[in-house]
Amino acid sequence: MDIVGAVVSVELIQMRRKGSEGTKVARGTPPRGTAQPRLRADAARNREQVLAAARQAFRELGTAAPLDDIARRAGVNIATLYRRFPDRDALIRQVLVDGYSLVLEAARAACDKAASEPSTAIEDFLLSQVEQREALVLPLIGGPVTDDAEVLELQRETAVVLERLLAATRAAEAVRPDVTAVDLITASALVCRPLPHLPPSTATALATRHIRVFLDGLRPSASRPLPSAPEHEEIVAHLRPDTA
Amino acid sequence: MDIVGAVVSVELIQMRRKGSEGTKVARGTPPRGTAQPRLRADAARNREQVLAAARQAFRELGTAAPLDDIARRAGVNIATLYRRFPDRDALIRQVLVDGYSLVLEAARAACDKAASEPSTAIEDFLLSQVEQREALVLPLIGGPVTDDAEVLELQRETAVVLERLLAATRAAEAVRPDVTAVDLITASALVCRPLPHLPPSTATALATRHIRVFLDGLRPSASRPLPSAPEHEEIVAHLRPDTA
Amino acid sequence: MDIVGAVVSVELIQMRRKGSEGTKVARGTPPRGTAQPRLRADAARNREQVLAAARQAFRELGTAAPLDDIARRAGVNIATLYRRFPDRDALIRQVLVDGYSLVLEAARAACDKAASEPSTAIEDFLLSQVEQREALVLPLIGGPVTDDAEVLELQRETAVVLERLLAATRAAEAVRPDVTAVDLITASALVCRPLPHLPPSTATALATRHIRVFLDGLRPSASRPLPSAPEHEEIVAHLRPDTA
Amino acid sequence: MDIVGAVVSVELIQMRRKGSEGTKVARGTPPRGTAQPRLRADAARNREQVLAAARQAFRELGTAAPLDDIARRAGVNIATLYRRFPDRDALIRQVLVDGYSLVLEAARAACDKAASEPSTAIEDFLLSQVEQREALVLPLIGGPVTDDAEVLELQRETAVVLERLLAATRAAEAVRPDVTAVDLITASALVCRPLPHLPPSTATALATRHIRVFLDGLRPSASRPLPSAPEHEEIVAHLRPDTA
DNA sequence: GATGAATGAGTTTTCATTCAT
DNA sequence: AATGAATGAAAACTCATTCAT
Repeated sequence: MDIVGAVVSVELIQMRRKGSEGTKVARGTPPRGTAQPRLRADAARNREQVLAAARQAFRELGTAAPLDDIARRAGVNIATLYRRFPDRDALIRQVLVDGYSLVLEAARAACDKAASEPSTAIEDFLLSQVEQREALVLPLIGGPVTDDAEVLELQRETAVVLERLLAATRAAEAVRPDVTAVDLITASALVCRPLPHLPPSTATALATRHIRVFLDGLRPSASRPLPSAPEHEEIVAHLRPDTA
Repeated sequence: MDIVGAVVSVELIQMRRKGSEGTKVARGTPPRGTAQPRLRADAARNREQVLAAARQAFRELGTAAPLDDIARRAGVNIATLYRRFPDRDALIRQVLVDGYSLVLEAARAACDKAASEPSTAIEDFLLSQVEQREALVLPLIGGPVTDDAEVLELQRETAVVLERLLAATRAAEAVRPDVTAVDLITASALVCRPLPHLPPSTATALATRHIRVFLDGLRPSASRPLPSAPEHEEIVAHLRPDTA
Repeated sequence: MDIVGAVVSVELIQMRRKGSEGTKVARGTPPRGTAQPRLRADAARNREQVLAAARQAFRELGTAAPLDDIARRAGVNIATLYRRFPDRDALIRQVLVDGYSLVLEAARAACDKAASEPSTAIEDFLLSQVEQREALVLPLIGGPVTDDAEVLELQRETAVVLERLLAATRAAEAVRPDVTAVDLITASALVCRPLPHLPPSTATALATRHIRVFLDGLRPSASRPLPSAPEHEEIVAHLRPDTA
Repeated sequence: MDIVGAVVSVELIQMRRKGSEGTKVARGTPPRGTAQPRLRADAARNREQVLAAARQAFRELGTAAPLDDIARRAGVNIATLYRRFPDRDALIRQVLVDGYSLVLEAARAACDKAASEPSTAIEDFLLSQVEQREALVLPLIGGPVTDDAEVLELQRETAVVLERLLAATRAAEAVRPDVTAVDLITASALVCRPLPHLPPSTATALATRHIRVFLDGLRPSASRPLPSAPEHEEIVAHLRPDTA
């Protein structure tokens, strides 16, 4: 998925979160979660460019990437970046929210399909993660923030949806029974990490092969029992700054 | 420092962190690739502390981590760090060399066992990678160096050893035939990445479960054919600065 | 805005803050020294709010206070501030003119009373200064401008009026003879300075007690001779930028 | 008092606070309150130069004075300033502590003399404040910090000492009975404020005359009753940030 | 060999000012 | 007339690096 595509899909999700289910894509839709005076068209465009640039820079350089580098990539002045995101944390937080929103979106889509086609629901989910890995920037290196309320809520909701997906798949005996939602999230997180110094296509090819093997390992026939799984809540409990 | 030496010194640290005082190694092993006057005992200790601190900081903050932060973690003065590593690149390079040395070491150990116990050789290798994930720091974010001759040689040699391992395993029909050394290296790289904000034990538990499923997916019974594999040389060709 | 106009507008604000809705003044008095088209009602209101906010900010933060902070306090957009005051100096200048106008106003009122009640004229003047200390902002910290012609004229006129007041009071033997107009201005200047971190009422209480003691010291009976007084002209001579 | 003099007297006080009562002046005495590795001689010199420059700049420009301006005045690099004072607040705080230390020092000296010469004790105190007004920078404009524990303690101790001084003076009937320690502190605070745009000698002359009149107002013969006094504790209670 | 200190060169952040709506 | 937005320039702050002890 190219950057533009990523941006669009993020906007889509955000529209849905506000309940405006309808009309495909509308440029200039106000992108904030909290109700705010609608951004002017040019400002909204700048904001998305900054986020796209931030995603790219964070992948390449970590979350310590110079902000003026990000502004330069976005083609805006550094002060414009600051106008939208009062500090680095706010920017990181929004990138995280967007990323987790995409994950939730994919989980929901896969879950919806699970009823009719349980055998491919998980595959759909994980491969979609690989596809949009550039936009995820999920487990950000050095990200000082993940205790954002919105992020935590997205994570929780994602886990719920994935458990539902797993339930349907298990019922169809299309997945080994000892795999949990946390395992699927872990797989997403690992596979979306940048593999620096590789061109995107190669990195994606490697990630795809990895997920393919992992998917084969998920089939019931493969079942060699797994070690015990950490509960999702145990993990979420740690999702706050400075815990590692 | 020769390769073995590097590995040993990393292991030493690991052992020390766990309280098991090592005995088998001569203190003061010359630490550079080029022959150098043996370091004084305290100097050698400082050097290892700096490397350990650097590994930790790089994992948490990326390779742009402030050098004086690293010095502080190591409990030494910044000037002492500079005495050992003339610049950031030298430090990154040594961390990489140490990390890749550990990978090669593990590959060799597993390969040696492959003759007698082909069914567990791959498992041994991948699980050992999970175990030492904290020390690997393999695909460093923002690392400007990977074209270090020593690193490239280690990577090449590792690929050779792993192919040998795979050959033995394939011969025993203990692995699907379409998996390559590159897939094993990819799995190592993905699984060793830090999952920030999680305590190490939880992160390792998640990584272990992931690798377990992956291992199950590696078994011949699982085989659903994989997409085509990038050649190892194609990958190595990109392992130089600024290729993205 | 002429001098009377300036004074009036400040008084208006003061009155409004106290809830006593003034009646005696025409809205929309032209606000600049040079004749200008009468401001629209809302524009005039904005202008006064900016000046009030500037007084407050200058007292708290000095004259280097951020202009957008002032705009925020005034509840207007920064660009609106700029429409009225082309630069920081213009704003400072107006605050000074307003402040010195109030001083002159008070001096004139006290002087008028001096003929009939010489014993309380000085007291009236100094206590009125304490009362309106929040509006004076007289000796602005870091103010780059005091060589404004209007300000200098106000200062000169004030000195003249106060000397006249002193003459009447001296004639009635109601003040020690060695006190000059400069001493009264100094007392005003000192006592109007903010005492940061104190609530206004406490600060005013302290200032009032101080002036009360000072007033007692002004009585002829107290007279222990003072050191020589700097001439007013000597002081005015320094009232220009960058003299320290 | 010139800057060098001010520096010396500050050092004196600080030595005393640590109990090392003795030997007049020792350059290079470690200047920090909390026990710290003694500063190297050149570093200590730099530190005092920074503080002297800060006092000057704060008087001229308020506490928002550019830090690199202060560094320039002190003849050190901005990073050297930051090495000693991690942020603007730390610098302001130290200037305050130094200032209040000087006040306490003067209060103590005057109090010591009060037993033998009660008639001049208050005069000694207030005139010493005028003399060292350049070093006091007492009620800093826009100073965001005054809730520093050390500052509060100094203020409290000063009030105690001044009450003792007043008790002795009252016993000798050398002061009106309704004046309190708070009034003396207020007088110090008012009189030390910079009068910008005036050369120091003129400003000091004006301040001296003001204090002379005030002193005359303090004599028992002058007594016209004062309005009620705020308690010192009431004032100290407000000495924290953002209270005005 | 190790360290405290200093500094030049960034990077981050804020602010004054202008422009387009 | 008022405002949201953008920006260049400045100030705050950090960091890599060197020097003297």
